[in-house]
Amino acid sequence: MTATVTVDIVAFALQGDQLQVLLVQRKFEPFAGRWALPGGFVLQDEGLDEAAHRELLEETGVQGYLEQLYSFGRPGRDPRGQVVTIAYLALLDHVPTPTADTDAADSRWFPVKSRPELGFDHQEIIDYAVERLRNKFEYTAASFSLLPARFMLSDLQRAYEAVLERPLDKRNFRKKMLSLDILVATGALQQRGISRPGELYEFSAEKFATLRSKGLAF
Amino acid sequence: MTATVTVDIVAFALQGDQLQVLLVQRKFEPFAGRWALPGGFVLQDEGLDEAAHRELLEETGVQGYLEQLYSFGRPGRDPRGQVVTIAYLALLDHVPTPTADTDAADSRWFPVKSRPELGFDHQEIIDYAVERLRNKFEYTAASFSLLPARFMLSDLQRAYEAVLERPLDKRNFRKKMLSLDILVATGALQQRGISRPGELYEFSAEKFATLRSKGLAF
DNA sequence: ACAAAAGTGTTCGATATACACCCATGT
DNA sequence: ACATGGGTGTATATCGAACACTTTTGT
Repeated sequence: MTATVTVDIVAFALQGDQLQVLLVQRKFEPFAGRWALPGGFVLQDEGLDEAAHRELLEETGVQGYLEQLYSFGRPGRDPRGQVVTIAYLALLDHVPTPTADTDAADSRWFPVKSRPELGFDHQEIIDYAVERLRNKFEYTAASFSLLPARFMLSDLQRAYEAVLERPLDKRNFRKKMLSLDILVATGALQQRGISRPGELYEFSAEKFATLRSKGLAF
Repeated sequence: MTATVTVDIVAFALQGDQLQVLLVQRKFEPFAGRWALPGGFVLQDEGLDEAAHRELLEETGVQGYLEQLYSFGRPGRDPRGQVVTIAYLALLDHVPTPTADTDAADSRWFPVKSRPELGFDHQEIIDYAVERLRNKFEYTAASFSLLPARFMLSDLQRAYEAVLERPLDKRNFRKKMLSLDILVATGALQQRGISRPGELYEFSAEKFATLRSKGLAF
């Protein structure tokens, strides 16, 4: 009748054209040596979101966008007994170097598409997180948390393409993004390799709040 | 480090033009005498969905559509200590008479719009459930679980209007529903009061599965 | 001159919205 | 005949999809 409650974090970040997920290699049983999601026990007098923030901070040293995903409690999912985990989705605007963790042998970012076999039911949790992220990208303006403060429109498009795993038409994409009226041109240019420099944009927090109130942004 | 885990059920059903929610009056402390969501502890070796189904069955005597909503674990949300609750959304196709429950003084259906003050953080949970239900109605074909097997198009429209709390245009509504291609006309007619009888429709399970695979139905 | 990525408009089909009258039945 | 709710079509606006060439820069 009393179960243990953990939080597990599915942290995503973009590296080049690939969506990456943060995994830790377990030092102890169960699943010692196996890769798994970062996470841990919810402490006494700690809220769920609070625990998730703490775990994310412990593993990466950074804060990021966090949202609760789903709770998993199938009997037998943890060999130690009845453990219910509250899974969280985290979005980071860069790929931080993972922090050394006392009960992890190692921790690394893996491309979502080529991740190792995981312990517990963590494959299922990541699949669920990827699906949620795709939905957020399809229906809302969720991309911002995965990008730095200033970015080119082509970066934004690459973010969408990495998440949706499908090419997008450049002209339609730009038209749509600009029509949402949440981007502001900074006037600054950035050059990437040997080609024409592109304009840097920022997200407008105010415009964004308007969208959010209409349910079109996270 | 070990918390207690409960499930709470937000069970909705339609009565006339009103969306109703099932509440129980608590017999014991905390919040004795107050209305609250039906729910209870997750048992040893019981999955979360399983616990939710059991609780729903215990309170209503019926099964229904169930989906996990969100987990709530704010410290202090339950005076007895660290209690994390996994909230579930239940949709029933009629308003069953609540089952007598040993630790409830009473249980009743209330219109969502005029419900009593609730114990714990259950107001918040219901608000969340209503929002989720609206989203499901806006973006998917979720209405079916709230209706009997056969219904008139006007019943379907009433269901949407009750949930969305906004009038819909009859012609556009019918056109859209029929174009989704998940309704089959039975040929049978039904009369409601003194007026022209209307045709009864059913949902097509096969067509429905197609929609579902495209993410357009639950 | 060429390679590489940035930038730019128009057409077409599909979908959502607005809107008003006739029909079948019971009293 | 009238009250009640069932049933029907068209015109317009909006949104997403398809599609190709020019510009700026570095080598």
